[in-house]
Amino acid sequence: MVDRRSGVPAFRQVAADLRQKISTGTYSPGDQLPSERELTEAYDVSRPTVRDAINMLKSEGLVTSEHGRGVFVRPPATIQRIARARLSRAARAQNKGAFLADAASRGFTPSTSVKVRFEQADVRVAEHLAIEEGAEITVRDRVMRADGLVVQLAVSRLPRDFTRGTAIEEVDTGNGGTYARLEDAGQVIGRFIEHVGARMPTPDEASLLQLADGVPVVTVTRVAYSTEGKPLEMNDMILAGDRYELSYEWLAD
Amino acid sequence: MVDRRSGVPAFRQVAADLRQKISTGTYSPGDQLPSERELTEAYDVSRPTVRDAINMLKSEGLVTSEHGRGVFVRPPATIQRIARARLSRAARAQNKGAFLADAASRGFTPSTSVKVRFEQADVRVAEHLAIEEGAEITVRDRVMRADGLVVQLAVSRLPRDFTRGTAIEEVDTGNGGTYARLEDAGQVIGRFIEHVGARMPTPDEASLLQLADGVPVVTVTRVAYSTEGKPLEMNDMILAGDRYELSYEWLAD
DNA sequence: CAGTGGTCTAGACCACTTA
DNA sequence: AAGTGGTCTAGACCACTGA
Repeated sequence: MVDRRSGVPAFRQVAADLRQKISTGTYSPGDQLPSERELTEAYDVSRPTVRDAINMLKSEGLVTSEHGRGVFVRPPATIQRIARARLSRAARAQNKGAFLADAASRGFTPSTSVKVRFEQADVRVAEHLAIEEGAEITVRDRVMRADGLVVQLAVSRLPRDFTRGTAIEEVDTGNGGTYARLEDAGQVIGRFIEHVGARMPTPDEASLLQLADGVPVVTVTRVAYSTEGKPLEMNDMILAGDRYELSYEWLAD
Repeated sequence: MVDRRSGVPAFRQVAADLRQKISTGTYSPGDQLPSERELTEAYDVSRPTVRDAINMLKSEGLVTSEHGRGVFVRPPATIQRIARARLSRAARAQNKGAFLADAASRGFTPSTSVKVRFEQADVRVAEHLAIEEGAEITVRDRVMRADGLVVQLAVSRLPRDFTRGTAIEEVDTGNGGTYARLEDAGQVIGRFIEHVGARMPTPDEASLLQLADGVPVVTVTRVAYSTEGKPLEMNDMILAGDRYELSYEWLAD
């Protein structure tokens, strides 16, 4: 039951009570919560009020609802740790990029689809690639799947000057991928920088990545620099926040 | 107006229309949306339906509502880029840790409060620190503020074996901080690994960090290893997803 | 078929902001 | 005082799931 005189809104009291029951294990991961009608009686509030409470828990990522079935405590997803260390030249020579090899080694059947197009650089792109705003760029749009499920979105952009006449402007970049073709063309990669952030997905991203309510995306922008410090490529990646974790390692001195 | 026969729920149609008006600039960052009553008339739906639509936009982080004032398009926060490269011994020798120096250089008045306590390692901690579950650990709980506002939460954990008799068990660890004291005690740090993820905040975190609806937190778990590869410390950090971006750099080979 | 969540309405009253 | 969002009700009907 809710305390009417406390000043705390009823739906928050209900949410707090359910949240506490979840964290103390009264409801375990995978368990079904009482139905909305049952909660209505238990707390003596109207159904919209119960739904407000459940909505709150959904946007916190604590529960998911399934139409016709019930509301369930969201079990933690199995987290893939992605170590950022295997972009070395040696590893690249062997395959078509980190993703395919990685997925295969985990027992997934990986697949990717790629679209290539050409655009003009906007402010952000121009800044990362150290080119003029409006300069022509090559854009490679990638959707990565594991067992048919979309697990990662990636958009790679390069100044067109570096890609003209190379397989980078083709859908199939060939053995070793984009980075290998850059080096074929004499652009030797010396350094990577990744910028990592998080935000809520757009509705499009949420449906593509099949994200439940209350699951953010991790955004990674990787910029590849030549040995002289010239930006060669930027790659915007989007990952499901509940399924991926990025690991970075460096030496103390 | 909404299309009643389309099968798409009315509140989604309203949300989609408002979302589109935000992304195309009909409403710019900082602009006030029409009031809920006005939207009720414009789309010919009830107020709860309008509120459902606005709630959706709030949990996407697109708008914020202010009681008594209105609903506003959320302006992008200024993003602080944190480069993970300044944990070098040289830099540490000069100050009390990266945060204080960093904030000061940006013109903020930084402050931190620390609590020290002792606990037993749970599964996750035991795994990261390569110790037995239940082993005694020293926990340093830190709240970091810039101009009085909480900007970061950090919980540092070390096997108690490494901290007994050192200033790490005191609130003030002295010049150079925890890492310097570890090295005083003969534990030389050789390597760092950071694990980065994202999730929605708990209500506690949201109020501490003053997060708006629809803003995730970035979680960083940094583990410091000795030169022999022994885990010395793990540090769980929580940052506001709309204000921070982490940058990592490494060489191609 | 019964039970579940999903959508929607037409109100009511409250709390807060601004003028 | 007027206008805003915040809370809450008591229904109704729909869509989906599973026995």
